[in-house]
Amino acid sequence: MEFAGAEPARVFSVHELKAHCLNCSVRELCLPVGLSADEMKQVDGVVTHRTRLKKQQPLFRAGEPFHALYAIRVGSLKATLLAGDGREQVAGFHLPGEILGLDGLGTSRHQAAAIALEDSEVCVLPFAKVEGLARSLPALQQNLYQIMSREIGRDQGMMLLLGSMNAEERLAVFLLNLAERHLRRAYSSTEFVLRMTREKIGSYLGMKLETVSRQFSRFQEGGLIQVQGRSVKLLDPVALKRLVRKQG
Amino acid sequence: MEFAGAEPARVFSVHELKAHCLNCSVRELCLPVGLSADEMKQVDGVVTHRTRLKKQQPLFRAGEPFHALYAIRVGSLKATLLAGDGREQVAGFHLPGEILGLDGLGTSRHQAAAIALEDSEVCVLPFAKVEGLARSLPALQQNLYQIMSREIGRDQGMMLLLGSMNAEERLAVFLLNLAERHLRRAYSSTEFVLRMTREKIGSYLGMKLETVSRQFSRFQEGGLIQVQGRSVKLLDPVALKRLVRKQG
DNA sequence: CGACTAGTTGAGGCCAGTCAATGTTGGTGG
DNA sequence: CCACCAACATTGACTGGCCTCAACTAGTCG
Repeated sequence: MEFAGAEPARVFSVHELKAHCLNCSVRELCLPVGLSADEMKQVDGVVTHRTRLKKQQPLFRAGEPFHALYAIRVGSLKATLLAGDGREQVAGFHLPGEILGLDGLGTSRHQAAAIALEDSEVCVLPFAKVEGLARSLPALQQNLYQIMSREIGRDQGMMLLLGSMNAEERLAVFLLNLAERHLRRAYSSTEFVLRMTREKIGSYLGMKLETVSRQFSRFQEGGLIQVQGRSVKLLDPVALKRLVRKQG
Repeated sequence: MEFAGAEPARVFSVHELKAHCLNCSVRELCLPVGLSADEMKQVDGVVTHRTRLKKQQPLFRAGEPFHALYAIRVGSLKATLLAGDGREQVAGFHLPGEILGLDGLGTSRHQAAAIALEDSEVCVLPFAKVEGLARSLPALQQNLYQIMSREIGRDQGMMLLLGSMNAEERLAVFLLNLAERHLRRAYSSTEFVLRMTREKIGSYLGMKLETVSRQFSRFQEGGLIQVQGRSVKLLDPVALKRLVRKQG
């Protein structure tokens, strides 16, 4: 356990944070499809509170009862699965505007844990409320379906990566994927700081940390990227894409 | 393309098949949670028609527009993803009572293709109708969420397998998973016939067909299973489970 | 400053991939 | 019904990519 002695996350009321969906900077990411201002206001009412997490602090743990979805406002989190023998594998890294907790719905317990990679802020959406509102707001309903379906698509993409790509391709996909997601958040898509260690990247991509490190070095030698610890600059994204296309 | 010259699947009206959800043998699998007889009748109305597929025939292909979910009544299908270079990877094998097509919802196009492994029969549930009915039937709504969430859980389990297990463990998981699913269908859980080739198993598990074959042989030598082509008998499921637990 | 965590790089081994030969099965047409 | 063919499966020998183990460096925090 990385954060065994964690105190419970401090909770802020909505008013305290003065943050609402209407003026949230990531609103079109977490609920992308057409909601009117009035509908947005109703969705706002579903957000009972927000939570601040310190680096390494868990939002929820595997096995805990599911009762809410979580939208990331600020920061980033990793989702980790527990393997049979107790070791953990990273199932995903999540950026602002992304929704966490979907995996718990089916079994009513979270399968994965969610842990903050840096100090973060998360909106809590009690699922009972979301469900209720969705029944009267078809647009929200569709958003929900889409979010879940996209998660399925994303996971299947990972299965493809883990099942048929070599180390070089995996890291290229990882970097390009991060770049794309940064782009949609109006961050720089060519220059960014990794929020996770080589080990976590490896865990996510199904390889060892040494292999990740070597691959970074190789990309740098080839002039594809520039790495300095966790700072990455993509020098030739097109070439990276070619690496992936060649052999899928 | 495995079935390039496929004619379109022949379509039967509901009356023609005399099959209804109420007396369907797999009903409690595809819609597990409490629906009353009356509600079931309404769900029945959503099933506009059923489709028969010959072995190798596609139910839908990757890239096709999404407009329906599919419930398998009889037979089995595989879901396949197309990699960058055109090769395909199996994303899943599906048995009677399981729902297909969820991946298409998010992008409104199917990401995976679904192809019959044997002659099969499938219920077609136009999503617009499902969606409409779900709005007035909370139980159906919850079923939908659960089905999608379970698919996410399943995919994450695959990520774990592909990311951190060796060949031996992968095949053991595969066999145990099949056994469990057969059990819930009141089939024999210790003796069954594989509906797919070694190559497809390998594609699904992220290994080559030779490795699958060798692993089968090794399990047999060890007295864990008995294999004869596609007929498999689990002689020592407990030992198989131990193989998986040891190293996750 | 020392202890610790994170990252890089090298040497060597092993598991699964590759290539190849051979055996088996199942479907088709005579 | 059988012969034939193609697809599927098994097994062996060899190879190679990633893992393992290990040494070393850099940065961080008390």
